[in-house]
Amino acid sequence: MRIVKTKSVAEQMEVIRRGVVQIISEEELKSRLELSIATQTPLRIKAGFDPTAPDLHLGHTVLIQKLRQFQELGHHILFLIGDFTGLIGDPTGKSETRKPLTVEQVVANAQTYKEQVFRILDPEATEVVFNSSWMNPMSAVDLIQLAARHTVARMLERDDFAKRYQSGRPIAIHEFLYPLVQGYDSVALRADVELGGTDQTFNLLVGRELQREYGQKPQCIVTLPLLEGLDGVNKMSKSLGNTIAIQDSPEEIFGKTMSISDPLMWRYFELLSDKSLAQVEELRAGVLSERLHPMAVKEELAQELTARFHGLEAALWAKKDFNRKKNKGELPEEINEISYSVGGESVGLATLLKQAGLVKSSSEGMRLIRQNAVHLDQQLVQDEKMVLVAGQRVLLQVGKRQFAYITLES
RNA sequence: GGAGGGGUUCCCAAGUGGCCAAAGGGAGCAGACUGUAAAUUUGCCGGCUCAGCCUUCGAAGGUUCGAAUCCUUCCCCCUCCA
Repeated sequence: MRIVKTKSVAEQMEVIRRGVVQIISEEELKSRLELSIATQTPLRIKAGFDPTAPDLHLGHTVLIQKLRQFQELGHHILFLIGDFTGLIGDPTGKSETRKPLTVEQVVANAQTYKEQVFRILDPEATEVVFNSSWMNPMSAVDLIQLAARHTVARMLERDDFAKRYQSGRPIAIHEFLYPLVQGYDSVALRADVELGGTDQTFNLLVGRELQREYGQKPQCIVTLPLLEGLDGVNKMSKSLGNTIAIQDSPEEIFGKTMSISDPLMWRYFELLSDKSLAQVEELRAGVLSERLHPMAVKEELAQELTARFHGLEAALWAKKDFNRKKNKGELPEEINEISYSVGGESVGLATLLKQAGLVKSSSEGMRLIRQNAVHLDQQLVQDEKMVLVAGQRVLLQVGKRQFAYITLES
């Protein structure tokens, strides 16, 4: 609240505007900010998160960093865990009915959220709320009354629903409830502003409608771009396995960042870096004019991102480690130690690779050996039926990046 | 309620009795090339005690020497009509 005083509406808007896709509407937001300053009341900023996937990744951080900015401006953050909506599952078209989570799971996931999210947000100024706390007490009658506030036609305006309806794919009735409940959350929380990815625009708008229906001033909406995953095509998502997770190790964050394509790197700079847009432009110009090597620029990005979650020291270390691995033959500084009890006198190498978790199946192990991808004690393995005897410690390498020391016990 | 279409290996999608572990594309993985990038190119891409064997084509039964393919029942999805 102290900080609210220090920043003018214009200054706040400048911070808020950066990197966002859309604000609905700027005018409304400005007048709210004015009121907030005048009354010394922080705005209530809502953002919702799914309770099922507590592995936060950089895609989430685009949103979370925006929350932090609001927080730094002195506003009140409502970090909503959608444990009730989680039972529905946001309609993505993949529409798999979610298995309901137990209360214990939700609590555990919430805990994991906190651990991750408070690397960015200030815990003191963040209120964590669960939508089950107002949804569970609702009766069927209440729910029907809520549902009566919206129409099917309006629901079908949602892009995803419209497409599915057009192309003849199923839409379950309960999927309609998701936007409805998310919207009602805004009513329950009396949100002034709600943040979300651009894919959430429809749901966020429903919140406005419902607030109006319930006699509240409709919330302002701030949408943020969706970050592309490592593949550079799809949005970053755990189920696609193209993420850099907050909880990834420094080496992983660094290495994964280095693996993105050059064009994608600029996108990451834009959405994730703390560098000013001018600075980013300068780097881009440098690369274009071949004054700067793209890899060196990418290393800067990788270092910044790694440092954000692990500190500068770890980032520098990860960088060193990365370059060591890059130079062929050199081993990473830290290699997993695994011990495996053979159970007999010997094991097939392919089976061992599976047991060590380096490959998914021994068939895959066989294949990789055939494809010259497996090294044993730094020697290329060419015999796919190689057998190892108990009582030794070996270094296994699969592909370029996967290493493990394995102690074979009898 | 009526009529029709459909469910194939991660995704899309061929396949209508043996040559099918199942075409093609995508994704993914590996080799070469590179900057552990992209692009390109080659190979792999159900499992296993891997020149052999075992389990897959919505589910369960059945016909057949032999079934993803034929028959029966069941489950699920879609479209149109009401």
